[in-house]
Amino acid sequence: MGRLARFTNDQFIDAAMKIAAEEGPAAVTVAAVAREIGAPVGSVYHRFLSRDVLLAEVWIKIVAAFQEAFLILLENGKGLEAALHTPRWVRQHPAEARIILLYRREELVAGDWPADLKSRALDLKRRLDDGIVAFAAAAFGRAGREEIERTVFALVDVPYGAVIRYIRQGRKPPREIDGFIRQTYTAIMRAEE
Amino acid sequence: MGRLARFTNDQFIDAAMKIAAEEGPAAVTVAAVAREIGAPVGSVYHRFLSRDVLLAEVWIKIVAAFQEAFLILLENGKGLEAALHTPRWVRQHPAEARIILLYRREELVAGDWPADLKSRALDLKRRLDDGIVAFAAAAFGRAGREEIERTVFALVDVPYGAVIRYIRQGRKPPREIDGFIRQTYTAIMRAEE
DNA sequence: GACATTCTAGAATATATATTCTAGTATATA
DNA sequence: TATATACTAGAATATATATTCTAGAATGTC
Repeated sequence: MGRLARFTNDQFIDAAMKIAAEEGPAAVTVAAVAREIGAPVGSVYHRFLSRDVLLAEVWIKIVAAFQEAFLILLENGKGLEAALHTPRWVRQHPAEARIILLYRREELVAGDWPADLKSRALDLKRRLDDGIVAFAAAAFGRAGREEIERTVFALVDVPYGAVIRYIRQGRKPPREIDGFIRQTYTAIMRAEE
Repeated sequence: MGRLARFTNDQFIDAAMKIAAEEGPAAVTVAAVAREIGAPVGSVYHRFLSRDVLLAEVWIKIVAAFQEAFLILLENGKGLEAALHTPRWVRQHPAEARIILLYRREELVAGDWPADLKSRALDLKRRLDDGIVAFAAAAFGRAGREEIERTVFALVDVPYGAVIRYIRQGRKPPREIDGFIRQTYTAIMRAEE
């Protein structure tokens, strides 16, 4: 079996996540990640092909967690709850929220993604798109361009806009914005819920 | 008087702006800026203390231009027009919009700003804040925390959220979003205009 | 208990890029 | 036309960091 590992993959991923959240992606050097858990830099490369691959794992892990809950709400027709999922999730997971909402994917992972990670990311994206289209179809009776744009605005763009300013300031989004998101949702989706 | 300059400050600023918009801040190396206009790298340092200072100039130049028009609308009580200024400006100035809306200030300018640039940036920020508070006071009869949050949401956060997804994709924001922003503005500000 | 295997260790290397430095060049002014 | 000045030129330097490499240590299996 060989020597027992002192460190796990997830330890490296979580260390990178922590540093990225606290000091930004540029501070996530291979040396810093290793230092964070007391490992040698060589061990990073033993587990990950490159720094980029490590950070891509960070990205996918967070996006998958965020999106899963969002999609479940959507599938159950709970559009307003889905819109409110963003501020709630940001309050509960400030570090993760910083990473995927404050930084662009390309800022975190500069180079190309390896094929397997790329297909996992694409799969996430596809499931999100599908979920939104299905919800738009259910909400409006049809899902043409206009209905889809409208739905994305209410479910994604507005909650994101409401939250991002606070994330930049390192503050938790205050309660009021849930009310603003709700009012917007009602006006845009012409829904009462 | 000395030798006539082959290049102007603005040529360097515009070159940096172009590269940042097209390839992102990381591509704005001193060598790339110099190459863009056929200047030697030394000339960059003849005019700017550092790469950071050059990029800070880029930032301030764009923010000032964007904000000026926004504030004039606000001062004239045209809240809805101010909210719609964002998508309109993004359509007219796609390169500038990319730089100040897609990238964070710290991503463009990594280090500390020199005192004079810092105070110019602070001044811009203050004038924006003051304009918004004044507008909130006029719109609601008072400008407490809730009224200010509500106003920023309708005037800043929602337009930003509506626009940013298209900027990421390198597309012009479609016309529909102006309608969404208008509906949101009406619902949130309880205004007809 | 020898060996293949899996991992830790961290020094050495490669590379990219900001910045500095030394020379040289063109212009206005006297 | 001599000179100070303001700039161009780009090679040399410094630094940071990803990646590679060689050595060594711990574990299960035969």
